[in-house]
Amino acid sequence: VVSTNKKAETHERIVAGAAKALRKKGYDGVSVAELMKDAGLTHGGFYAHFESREALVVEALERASAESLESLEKMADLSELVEQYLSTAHQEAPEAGCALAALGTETRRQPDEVRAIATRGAKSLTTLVERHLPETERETRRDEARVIVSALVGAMVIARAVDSPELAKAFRSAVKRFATRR
Amino acid sequence: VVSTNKKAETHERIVAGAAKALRKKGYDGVSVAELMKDAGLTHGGFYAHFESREALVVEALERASAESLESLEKMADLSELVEQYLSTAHQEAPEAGCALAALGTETRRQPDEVRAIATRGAKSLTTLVERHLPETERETRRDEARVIVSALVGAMVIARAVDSPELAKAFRSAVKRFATRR
DNA sequence: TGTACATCAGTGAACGCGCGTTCACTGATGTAC
DNA sequence: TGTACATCAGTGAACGCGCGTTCACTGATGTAC
Repeated sequence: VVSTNKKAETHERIVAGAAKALRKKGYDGVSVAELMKDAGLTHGGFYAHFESREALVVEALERASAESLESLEKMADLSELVEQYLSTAHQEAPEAGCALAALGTETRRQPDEVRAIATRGAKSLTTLVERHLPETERETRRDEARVIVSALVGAMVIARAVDSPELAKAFRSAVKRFATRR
Repeated sequence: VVSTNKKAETHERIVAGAAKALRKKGYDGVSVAELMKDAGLTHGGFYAHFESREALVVEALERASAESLESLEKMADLSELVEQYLSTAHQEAPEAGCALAALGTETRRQPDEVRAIATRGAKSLTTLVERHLPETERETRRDEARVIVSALVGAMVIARAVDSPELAKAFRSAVKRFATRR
């Protein structure tokens, strides 16, 4: 029996790599062989750790979602959160950023378990933003938070899709001013 | 020589099918064989019409982008445009809707030519929204349009990603109220 | 402490499959006379 | 108007490739005595 620690460490390495690769290359963008190679292993050993590729995708998305939310949880106020979310660094490093902004449009075609994680992620991000909103909003705080979350996600999706850094920045800046205007 | 019309009609059938399939299944979601079958042909004939799969993707995205913008151009005012964009019908039929909201997060990984089309699409949608904005905005009209476009795209991406129709509707409704509040 | 055995994480060849692309062909249609 | 020929859109078998998954195996490590 190999030490439990060693197996857990390998498992962790695979999941961590997959959480990054998923956001960088999409749900269909990484092969089992590639993932195992990144973890320093050969592809055959994969099934000692996961029942199937899909099982890893579920675990990796959960990891990616938690990771990116954790870093936003630390923000002291809304403008700090918005600043980080709409930063050039976030735009350029989808593999370390918001799962929704990285995988949003592909999620619709994924199995239920994956969509459930995305749903929880969207709710958590909304709650996170809502906490920073003052009571005196025209709309309810939750709905206001939904508008801000939509604008944040939309701006990042557009910023990454277009081929002009200037246009990308224009979208991010406009939304930044809007979200921190209160 | 087969009549020029017949060839053009076939070409058109392939492009139209691809424009829909692309938005429904993603850039990597449709095979040449599937596309040709949908057009009532066998896969081998594909190269009588396109230099490569990628050439078709370019043509199909151009079509998809133009199509979805055309229908938004007809809208009489901002609230009509927003209403249509954030409708349940649009959410449920990505294959006939906004290319940015359907393919946004996958576009980053596509070749330059594809990203160029997405860039033009984002600009056009912004201009379309800007036209409906009054002069008396706190920000410039263009930046205000960018915020609205971001919120529209983001809300649709989130609405389609989550597995709860109620949550989807909550995002769409919140953004609808925001975008038509002026 | 030293030896024999059991376990199982990880190896790497092999599988069936669908992919984009190529190519020799066919047969309907347009053109020339 | 009728016949012979040229064109080329479309057919379908074949290619090399990477995919997810399976499986017989190996060898390092933990356990029993």
